[in-house]
Amino acid sequence: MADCPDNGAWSIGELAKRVGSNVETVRYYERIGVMPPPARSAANYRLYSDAHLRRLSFVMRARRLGFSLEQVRALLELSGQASQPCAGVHAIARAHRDEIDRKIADLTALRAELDALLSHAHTGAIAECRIIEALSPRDA
Amino acid sequence: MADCPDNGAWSIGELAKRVGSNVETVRYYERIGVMPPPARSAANYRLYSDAHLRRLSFVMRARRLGFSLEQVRALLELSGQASQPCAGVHAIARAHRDEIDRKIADLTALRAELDALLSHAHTGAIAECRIIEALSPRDA
DNA sequence: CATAGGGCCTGTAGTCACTACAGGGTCAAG
DNA sequence: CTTGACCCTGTAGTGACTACAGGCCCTATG
Repeated sequence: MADCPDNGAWSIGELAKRVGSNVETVRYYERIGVMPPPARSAANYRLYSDAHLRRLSFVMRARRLGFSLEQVRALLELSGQASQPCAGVHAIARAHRDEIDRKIADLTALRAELDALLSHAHTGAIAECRIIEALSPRDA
Repeated sequence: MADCPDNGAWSIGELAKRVGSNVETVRYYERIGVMPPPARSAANYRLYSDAHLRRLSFVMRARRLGFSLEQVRALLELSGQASQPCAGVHAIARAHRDEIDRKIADLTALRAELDALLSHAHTGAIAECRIIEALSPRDA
């Protein structure tokens, strides 16, 4: 931070490349208020500062960890209140982890069902296909 | 099937309740061509037959197993060709299982990262919060 | 017989997190 | 001077629904 005072003035393309997003996403984040509108050049190009870079970087990391944009918004809000206790941040992260756990459990159960279906040979005709049978109503 | 000749005439609400979907979803499936348009009563109400019931039931089962509507469409197509070999059905199911495997792997990795974040105590202020730190850019 | 409630109809818009244009303006290199 | 890469706004599309708005129909009760 010492060697990067708030003096940058990157174009949207440079910014996007630096954080590994793409240009449309950055504009989208501005439109929905996740990113603040930057300064503009004489030709109406967006000019981003270090503060924008930091914020977008934060957003991208959180997104890669699977936080929803709603959660990201909350984390951004909380991260600005440096003197508040960080229990709220933990609560968001815990809720997210619990949801991931639920998804993993669901997918694991689905996988088991699919595996059972797939364990049968697949040499026959559709009329005897176990998968189609399994998907069809029991009494039809 | 012996005791259910194609004689039903259910309303959309009854149909939805029987298969555990809801009314809007059934209409949506008709709009996108996953369900064929049913007969209509004098008052223009949809009247569903046993064939509709069987088809919707098939769709719902496949959806609950996580097949996309595109995959469901393909399965329906294949399931109508009783004399064709069922290798295509297996291919769809295998592709779906492989995708589930990839999702489980991704989520498991995410979970581990979140767990690492959450393993720190959460008694401090935001300024020292490990989660915010971890999300923030390294050099800021 | 009137009316109140539920269910049904069409059509449109909203969700989430982008992505993909269309139709233009700007800028730097050759 | 032209070419091509970049940028702008605004809109529409994705998947799989869900949620109305504004209206019609049917049944049951007072």
